[in-house]
Amino acid sequence: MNQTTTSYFQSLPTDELAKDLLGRTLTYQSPQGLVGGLIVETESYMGPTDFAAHSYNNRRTNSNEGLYKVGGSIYIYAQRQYFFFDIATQEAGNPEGILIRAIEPTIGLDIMNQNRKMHGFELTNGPAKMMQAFGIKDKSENLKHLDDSQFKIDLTKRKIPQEIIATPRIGVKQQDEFWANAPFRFIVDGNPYVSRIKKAEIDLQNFGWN
DNA sequence: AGATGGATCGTCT
DNA sequence: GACGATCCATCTG
Repeated sequence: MNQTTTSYFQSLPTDELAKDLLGRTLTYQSPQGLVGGLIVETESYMGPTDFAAHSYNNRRTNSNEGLYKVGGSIYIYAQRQYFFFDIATQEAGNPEGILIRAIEPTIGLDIMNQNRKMHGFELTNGPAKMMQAFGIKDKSENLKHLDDSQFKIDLTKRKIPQEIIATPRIGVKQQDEFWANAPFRFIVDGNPYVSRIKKAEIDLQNFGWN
């Protein structure tokens, strides 16, 4: 494993990392070919104190083991018939992580369109939609480190968002006042691939980039 | 454009 | 046996 990836995913608080990932390129080397795009939406999950986190209260099971691994490790989980892609952050044993919720597709569009029923801005504008587009049908990449995986994030370059907006996370139970409303979802403002974005808020000129 | 409900299955109680 | 860090078709306005 490559130390630079690991140290990057420990170099900042997890919410700061979630912001820093916006504009970076995520790729997946699928059997069908290379697919990927620019990260436009992330959510940070802040560990044992975070009511919304799978690792809340240090909950640890076979399925969420990925969160406990060193920063840069992959945590894939299944919910309903769908798969979700997380990256563990911080040191091993500290179960914080980032959910990648949406990308602006830039690589392997034809492959992703084959894998998805919906097209256009619906191609990758949600966490499970992205995984469908990638053609993920199992958890074989779960628990791997990014550097030893078919998934990669290019940390050498970044497209700079015009503006990053922080909002409450999507789909978390309104159990705890603070954690349910804490602004730990980060989006590239105006990008059409952001999930649940209103049509009127889309920036068709620049897609929210500088 | 926004709200509602069914689908569907791995995972935990 | 019940529940989601969801998706999508199908309403309504």
